[in-house]
Amino acid sequence: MRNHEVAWVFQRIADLLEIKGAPSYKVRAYRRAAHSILALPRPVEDYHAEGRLTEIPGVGKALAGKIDEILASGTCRLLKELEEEVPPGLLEMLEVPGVGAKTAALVYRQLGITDLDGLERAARDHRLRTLPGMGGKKESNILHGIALVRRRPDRLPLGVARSLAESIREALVRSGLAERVEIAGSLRRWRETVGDIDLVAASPHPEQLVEVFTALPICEEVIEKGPTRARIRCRPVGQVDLRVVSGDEFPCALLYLTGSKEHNLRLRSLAQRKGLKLNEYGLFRGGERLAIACEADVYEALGLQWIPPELREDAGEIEAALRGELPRLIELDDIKGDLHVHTTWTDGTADILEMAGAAAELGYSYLAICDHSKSLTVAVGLDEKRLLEQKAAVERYRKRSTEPYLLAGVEVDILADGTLDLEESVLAGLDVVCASVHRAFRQSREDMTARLLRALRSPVVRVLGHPTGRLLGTRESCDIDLEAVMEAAAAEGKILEVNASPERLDLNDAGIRMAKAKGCLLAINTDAHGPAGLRDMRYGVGIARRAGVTPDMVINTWPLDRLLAYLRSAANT
DNA sequence: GCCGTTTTCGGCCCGACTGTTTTCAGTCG
Ligand SMILES: Nc1nc2c(ncn2[C@H]2C[C@H](O)[C@@H](COP(=O)(O)OP(=O)(O)OP(=O)(O)O)O2)c(=O)[nH]1
Ligand SMILES: [Mg+2]
Ligand SMILES: [Mg+2]
Ligand SMILES: [Zn+2]
Repeated sequence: MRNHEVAWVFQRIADLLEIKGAPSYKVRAYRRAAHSILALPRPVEDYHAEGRLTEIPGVGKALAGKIDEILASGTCRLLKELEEEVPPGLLEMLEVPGVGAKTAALVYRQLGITDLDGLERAARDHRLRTLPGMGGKKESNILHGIALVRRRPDRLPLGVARSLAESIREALVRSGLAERVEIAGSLRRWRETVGDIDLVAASPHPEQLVEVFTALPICEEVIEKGPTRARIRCRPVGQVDLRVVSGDEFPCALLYLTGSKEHNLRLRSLAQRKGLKLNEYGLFRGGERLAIACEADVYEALGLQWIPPELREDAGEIEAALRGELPRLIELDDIKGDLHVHTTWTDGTADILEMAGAAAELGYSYLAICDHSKSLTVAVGLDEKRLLEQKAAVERYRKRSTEPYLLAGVEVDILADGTLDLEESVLAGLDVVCASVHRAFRQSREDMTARLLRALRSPVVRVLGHPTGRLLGTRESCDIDLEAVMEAAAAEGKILEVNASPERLDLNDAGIRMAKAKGCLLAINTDAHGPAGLRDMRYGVGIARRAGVTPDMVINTWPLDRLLAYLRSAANT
């Protein structure tokens, strides 16, 4: 799959063209094509082979030719020419907040500066302020910006961003100045990482609310502040945008700030074509403001079904909504149980009884106890004897209490050679066996793929736990031929886990999309190590929704009898 | 450079904030 490669070339061409001063529509054409290619459900090579490149939105004859060139040679002539003309070092300057294509071009043409270091020296030496439209403030802002870029402020993981966003939301609500405050942006779209936190508020006193916002104790720096919008940097991490509008304007402001940018663009051009104007204040025909009470009213006026935020990426959802063919996405309420939790038998913080109680509070009808196996010594994993004891304990609980139904399971380690950490004869007696990799992550693609395939071939294994092994921001995904693993899983009726723990989110949205295309079944599990962890389910559901997952594909939306029947029958084949 | 349920040519989303400027360009959301 070379979609990233092709998109990267187009993105780079767009940036270089922009610095060169090419017409903005041309620049946008390359950006649009790059986005479309990233959003493709299949490899761009397939479209190429089928002669269907121009079916990709934003790809016409010229860009199809360039894709052909890139696939053949890894690059294209236009890119090479641009790199001769425009020093590629200028591109790193675009990372600096407040520095765009015009500034990069200016410092290059007038001062001969070709990279970030050169820009920094020029700012230090006060040479920037000699340029037209530049002054002392911009000079120091650029120095500040360069220092920030050098610190490499990463995108925040979803879980960290959620709790930060909630706490700021609470503070704004407590001020009493806001009628409503909602989380928008990529966080509302449940992206696994977010560049910033976007909040939108309805208030009769926008300026006062902005004051409260910028005076929050968590605020380290006010980046920008106006009458309706402010942006702050938080300690220790994170940037937060707040947009304030009136109550009437709120639905359109929420729609605007939820994005994505590309989705907004599509909505606004649809509106245009209908003789309407859509902005963050409302939907207008001529000077007249149409009555809009909620987001759905806007979509309806544009001839669309309401589109769930998780799908708003301009990745085909507009076309589906036009045809009225949006999927009925899975919801938290569809989840009937959790099939992967730990207890004090290994490294959990709560015993079986407490976890069952917590599951009951969530209204679950089943819960699978899946503790670690013996080779995971840091977690005091269970050996065969202890596992049998735990199974007996689970069965004792089941006699006493009917809801939730407890499944006796295990999260058995997949050893380096793909064999399992526990005797198959013992595993065979369990209700559900989840197999996961916890060590030897750095194997070659070949070895790792063979390892997972071997584990999946074991008749006792039902679920592949956190399939790629990635930890958000900490550990890269293992090198795996996921397609091969998924094909095997689909063929043998094995289930792929969507691990909902916010540090994992594994499979992620792209992985789930692939699994869906291969026809795999999924289980969305929290991997909870205590009662609070069970609430992470929402993260997994959010990621699954981004991939367009419907309830039937997820086995823990099934009623207990169907689930047990499936686990038993599959185990016997 | 792409594209069309008004168009195969003439459009291409729309607005806030900052710094620099006496009226707006650049950048960003
Ligand atoms: N109409 C329009 N809306 C935009 C544009 N840029 C951004 N927005 C809207 C949609 C975005 O989701 C929203 C918030 O902007 P952000 O830069 O924070 O992006 P977003 O939250 O989607 O992703 P992030 O994870 O923060 O990088 O503002 C634009 O150029 N036009
Ligand atoms: Mg954002
Ligand atoms: Mg933002
Ligand atoms: Zn695990």
